[in-house]
Amino acid sequence: MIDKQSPLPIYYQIEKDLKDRIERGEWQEGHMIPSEREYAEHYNVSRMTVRQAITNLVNDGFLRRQRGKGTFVASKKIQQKMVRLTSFTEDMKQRNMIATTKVLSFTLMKADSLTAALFQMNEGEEIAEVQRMRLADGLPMALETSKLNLRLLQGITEKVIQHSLYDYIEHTLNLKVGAAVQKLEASVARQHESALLQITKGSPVLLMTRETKLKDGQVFESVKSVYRGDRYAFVMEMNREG
Amino acid sequence: MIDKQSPLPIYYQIEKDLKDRIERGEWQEGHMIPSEREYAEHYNVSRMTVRQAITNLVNDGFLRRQRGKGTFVASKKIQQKMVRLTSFTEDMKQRNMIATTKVLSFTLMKADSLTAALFQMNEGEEIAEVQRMRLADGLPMALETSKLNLRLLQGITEKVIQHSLYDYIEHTLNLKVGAAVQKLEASVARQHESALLQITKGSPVLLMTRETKLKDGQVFESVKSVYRGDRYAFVMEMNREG
DNA sequence: TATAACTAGTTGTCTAGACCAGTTTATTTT
DNA sequence: AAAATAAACTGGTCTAGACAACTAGTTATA
Repeated sequence: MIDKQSPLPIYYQIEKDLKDRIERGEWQEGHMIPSEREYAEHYNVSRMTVRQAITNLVNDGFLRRQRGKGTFVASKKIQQKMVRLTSFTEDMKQRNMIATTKVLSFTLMKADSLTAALFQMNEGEEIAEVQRMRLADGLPMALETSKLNLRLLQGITEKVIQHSLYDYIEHTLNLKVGAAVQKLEASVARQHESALLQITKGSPVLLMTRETKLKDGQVFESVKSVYRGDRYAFVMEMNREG
Repeated sequence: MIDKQSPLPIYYQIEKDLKDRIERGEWQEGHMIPSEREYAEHYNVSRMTVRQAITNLVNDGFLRRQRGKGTFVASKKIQQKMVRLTSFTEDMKQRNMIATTKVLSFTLMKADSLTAALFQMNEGEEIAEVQRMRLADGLPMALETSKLNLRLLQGITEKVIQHSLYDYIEHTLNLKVGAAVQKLEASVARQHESALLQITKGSPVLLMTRETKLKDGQVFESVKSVYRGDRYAFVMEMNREG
């Protein structure tokens, strides 16, 4: 389960292992997970390393610690009370659908004035544009065009995009993803969109644009997505006086 | 500065010390703070303890780490604005538009099975249905149909609806509005909708459905709205991992 | 019987190192 | 002068312990 030779840090592997068990439902809400010592002994790693993994999950709201008692799976309600910023893959997973992505293009280009302003760079500076087709259970769901801030996301390649951009940002570049401003509106499919999404021209589509920032406020991506109106609805849970 | 005899943990004292310096402006945005080793030696504590303090501040968005370079004061903390649950009136006010509402109908009717299940009442029990036209700056913006739970909202009349439902709930009935689950999807205007919204049949519209609960979890209203796709976009700000 | 003490478990804090992986600067070599 | 190398820094990960603080159950005591 834990591979000490892996380039992935041990704490990260443990974190993933625990998260998986929670998300698979192996451990339900309120279940007490193995103690830090137990876990450390079992996998023959230091307790501090196990602690690092658990601390991250506590910060993410998956676990809850109680001194003297143990560490427990947190209640789902608390996690879902706020609108979380999720990737397409996470989003589909919640809907019990298998998400796949086809990278249609990866282009290096010069920033237009709007994008430059958003990314706080000079017009004409190099950015990356990625076009992706998002599929759920193998069916076309959305067409996504992302502009990436190469000042912040150094070393981005098509390979990285095909794996997971967010993993790369948070784990390889060690940047913290922060807030995002998202806009949803209704429209109708244009010619080339309808062809790719396999719908007829003029069918309803959901246009989503999102600007995602790092914890420090810098915008690192600007995404425009076209979702099939017949297959996708955006569900959120909100609080009054958050 | 650091008191090892204090009942307050050392990492907590360090955390406070660093935070104070940032908040007092002693260290400006982008300023590189002392390295972990430097700090540890200076206060004669372990590097891991200093790290714990810094890690917390990084998670809180005060600091930003860069491997090989150093730890820096992050740019001003972005306001962690949660998605607030807002009424149409509040919503329009944010957009600097004047919101008006025309009540088209107010009907007492029997709950169908779906609504009864949602409101946790018996099928055929009495509920209210309100149809409203929402206008912004005098132009039709949305068509809204609300079902109200009369078990919870006693004394609801057309007069109340014309004033403010939320005021009545929170101030007259003294109930606390809690979370809501909202769904957004794209569609096209049907015949009667297009007529009322003054758009052509088949124009893109944004369908919103919302179920609003009290703090105790009981659902008190179920709303279906049809927004003009050319005039309305839904904007939200979200956070990743709370 | 009630209470106090003990015990074995948990997480919380902390140490004094180690090595790895990037970045920058100084030095040496070409 | 330019390029390659080395050294000196940074944060990232990890170890193998230690003791404190707290919880829950058991045992001994008043």
